[in-house]
Amino acid sequence: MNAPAFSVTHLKVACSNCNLRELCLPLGLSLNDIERLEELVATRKRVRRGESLFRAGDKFDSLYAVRLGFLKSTVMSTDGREQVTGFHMAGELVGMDGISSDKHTCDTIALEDTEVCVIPYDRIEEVASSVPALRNHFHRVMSREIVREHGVMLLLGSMHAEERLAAFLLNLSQRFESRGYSRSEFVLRMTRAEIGSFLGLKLETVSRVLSRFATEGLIEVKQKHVRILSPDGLRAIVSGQSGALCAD
Amino acid sequence: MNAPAFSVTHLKVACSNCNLRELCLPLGLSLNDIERLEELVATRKRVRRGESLFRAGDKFDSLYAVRLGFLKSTVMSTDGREQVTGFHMAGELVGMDGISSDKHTCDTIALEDTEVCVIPYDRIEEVASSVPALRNHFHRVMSREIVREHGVMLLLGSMHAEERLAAFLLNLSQRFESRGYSRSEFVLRMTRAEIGSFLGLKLETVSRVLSRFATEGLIEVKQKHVRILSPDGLRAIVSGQSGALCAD
DNA sequence: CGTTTCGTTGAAGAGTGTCAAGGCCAGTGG
DNA sequence: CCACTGGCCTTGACACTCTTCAACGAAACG
Repeated sequence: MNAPAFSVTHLKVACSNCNLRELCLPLGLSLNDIERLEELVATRKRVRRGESLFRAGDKFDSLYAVRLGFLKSTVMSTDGREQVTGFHMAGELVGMDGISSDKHTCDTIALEDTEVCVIPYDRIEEVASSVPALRNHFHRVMSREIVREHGVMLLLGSMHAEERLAAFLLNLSQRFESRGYSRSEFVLRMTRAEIGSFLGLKLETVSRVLSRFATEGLIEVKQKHVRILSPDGLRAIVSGQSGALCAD
Repeated sequence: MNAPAFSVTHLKVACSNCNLRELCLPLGLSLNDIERLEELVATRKRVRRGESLFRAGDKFDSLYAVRLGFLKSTVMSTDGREQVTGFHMAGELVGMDGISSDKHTCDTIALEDTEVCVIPYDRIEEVASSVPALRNHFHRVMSREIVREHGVMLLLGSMHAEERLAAFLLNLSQRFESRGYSRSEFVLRMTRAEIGSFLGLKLETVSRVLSRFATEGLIEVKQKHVRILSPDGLRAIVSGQSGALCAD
């Protein structure tokens, strides 16, 4: 009923040596707890660029920890409007939308070739009952997702196009940095249309604003390649200091 | 170290008889489980209109189940922009934002005199280890919040003012109905500015759109009092069938 | 009963969306 | 290797939605 021994062994090594440890695990877990955590991970799964990890309506039975790659999640309204709700990178946990109704409510699609750890949800429930540190960590991860979405709501509800883009670039920058990549130079794995969908803008607006940032010397853009020249400039924009008509 | 006995007794009765049972509890809990649940609730707390249940930065130690009343949650950016992230009514659980960092990240404020059950988080953690049904229910509630926020992102990211308002009214209508109130006639507890903040619109726009709905015979509005005359009309608007330039 | 908060409405303007044309780039097949 | 193709991106001109500013009216509150 459990995964075959070779698999568990294989993954034990992989999990406690995984360089995503700090992102995906609770800091301060005991070795013992980490062993319990490793029991969670049943298998790995590869998702090639363009393919889906899961789709809205699919039965929910696992969460997924991104090992490498890049994904987007999208929700669709009944009348066909699509909204990107997030982009996911290594160390992040996806699929939590499915817990509420045993069905996934969004599509999650790889934007580049991706590998995830499959974590069957019933095992999480089991381990949650016996390992307080893991249970607590899991709750924090879900809560963090709620807080993240509050931030997106703030962005969508109260920011202008330039502010949204600046916030978006800074967010990506910070996430790349915390994964050991450059914070000033990176490749956008998503299209302008996907950025626009996430930020509540049209792709033309995204393109225009990026061009404007470039002419103002804040960034360099060449297709999907971005270099941030003035993070402070971007931060100023996020804070509404741009043209500054806002003496509110 | 526990709440005084009289309090527990008092609440035991109150909790299993609470008419919010179906909203706030997992259906199909055993009587035994319900007793365990009742141990969770330490106290009640009243929050008068205009006062806060908690504020961003406050230490997190409890979740709150709304017994009666109406609240809003708001997040604030560093530069002072405010965004309403949700409105909460009887039977809903608030405060989950605080789990991730042991601090609340939003303000939650009563829009009318409100009473909540205070649920210390460390007790939730305790009970979560021993009562699978409650643990699972708790996970579902958090997941449902994530899904709800996806819906708000869809609204903020891809809908026009009329569509947002129509969706908002239908959502309220449905929530009132599931609490036994009229689905067609209710009082808005929040101001136009608060609706606007939630929907990413200015208060004038909210006012104008409501007036337009009224002249079109979809609703009646008189200040905070709203009567829905044509839910189907509103649904058509949400689906983008309004003027219908969208042959996309 | 005055004061304050909240709501409505109008006119003008800013910010994005829409539509359209063209450029860049990677992959494909000749 | 080159031309072709299709997807993605950029840019311009124009339309439209929503915001801004302003004035006024209505309700709530001490």
